[in-house]
Amino acid sequence: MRAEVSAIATRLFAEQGCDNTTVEQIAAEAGLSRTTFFRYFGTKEDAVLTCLDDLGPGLAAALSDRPADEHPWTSLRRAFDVITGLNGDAPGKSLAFHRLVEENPTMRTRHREKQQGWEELLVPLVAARLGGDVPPGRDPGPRALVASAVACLNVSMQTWVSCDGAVSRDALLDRAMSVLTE
Amino acid sequence: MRAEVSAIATRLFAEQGCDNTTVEQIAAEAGLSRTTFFRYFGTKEDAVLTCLDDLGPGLAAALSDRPADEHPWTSLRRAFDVITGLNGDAPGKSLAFHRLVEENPTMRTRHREKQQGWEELLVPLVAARLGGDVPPGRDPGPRALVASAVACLNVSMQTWVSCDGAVSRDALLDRAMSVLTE
DNA sequence: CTCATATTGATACTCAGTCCCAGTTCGACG
DNA sequence: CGTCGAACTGGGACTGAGTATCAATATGAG
Repeated sequence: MRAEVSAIATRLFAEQGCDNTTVEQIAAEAGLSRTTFFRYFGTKEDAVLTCLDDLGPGLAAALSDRPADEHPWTSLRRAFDVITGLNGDAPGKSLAFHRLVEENPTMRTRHREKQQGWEELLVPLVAARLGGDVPPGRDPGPRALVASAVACLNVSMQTWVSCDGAVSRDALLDRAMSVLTE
Repeated sequence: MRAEVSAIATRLFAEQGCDNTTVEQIAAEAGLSRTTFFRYFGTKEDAVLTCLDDLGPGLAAALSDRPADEHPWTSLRRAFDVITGLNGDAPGKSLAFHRLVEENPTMRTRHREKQQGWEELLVPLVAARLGGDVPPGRDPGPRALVASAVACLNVSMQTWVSCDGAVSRDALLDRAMSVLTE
């Protein structure tokens, strides 16, 4: 149901652009009222970004599964396999999605806000590994690690889109994240 | 003139919160019409964020001044001295500003958008240093460096706000940026 | 069958941001 | 001194997102 509306919204956004698509239009095509639409999705963009909802916990789980003595940066890189592997069989789908997200300012903004939620989940895990002689919330370290990793992820996806998927997501993310540790 | 409106907007935002302040209200206090306000500032939040307008070129200049053989990460850290040193004599002013920015989602969003502009200026400079065997736009490396550095900067400022300025901006940024290279 | 609850939709509202048009100021030029 | 034009300003209307209220309808338990 949510998925159906999401699919319609994604199609319309791709066809006409996000800004030229009104909530009214999405609701009409999905056979529900504007009011009901906003009951399901907080904003217009959320309809498209719903597919990311489970990713935060997924990332946290993947990070927890990494060996505790691994360098956090490496663990984060491996946790991101969850993302680089999405639609591995049909990368065109992910490509279209990220094109949609990266090309529209509002969409990118909402996307980054969702990622803020990921950070909240990942930061405590990283903080636990770094060993906390500094009280949490006063040490920017863990959050800096996570935020930078997410930044690298976004840069990778951005590059992936702009080269039309010619280079693999994994290769781009490897490059992005390794340049920081050299 | 712009500065005057900006000061009024900043005061109102701080007093009542950004969301509870309308453009109408700012315009009224500043003695101009709603229409004219939007002629000066693209959005409500821009009125407050105008003070960042010169920072992009400032950062680029600071980065250019660093020795070419210095590690880009170090150069970026040093370029950020331009920012950590703002209002060095009256840090309370910067503290209030960042509190305003970090505590409101919309404001934070606009702030990050402005920083995107910085990135566009800094990425070419970093790319030039890294030596470009890979055609620009296909190598996520330079942008990953810059985006991560900016992420570290933001995390530092966020921490600075949440600890009420108890630790210096420079110390926090040093810590944030060094944790990536260990 | 009935009552309670949840879902829906219609309507109205606020506010941001855009657009167009008319009035004003002000300096250049005759 | 008068006038023309450009730049700035304000008024007002418009679109569209997001919120709140309320009535109508469906659903499910007893």
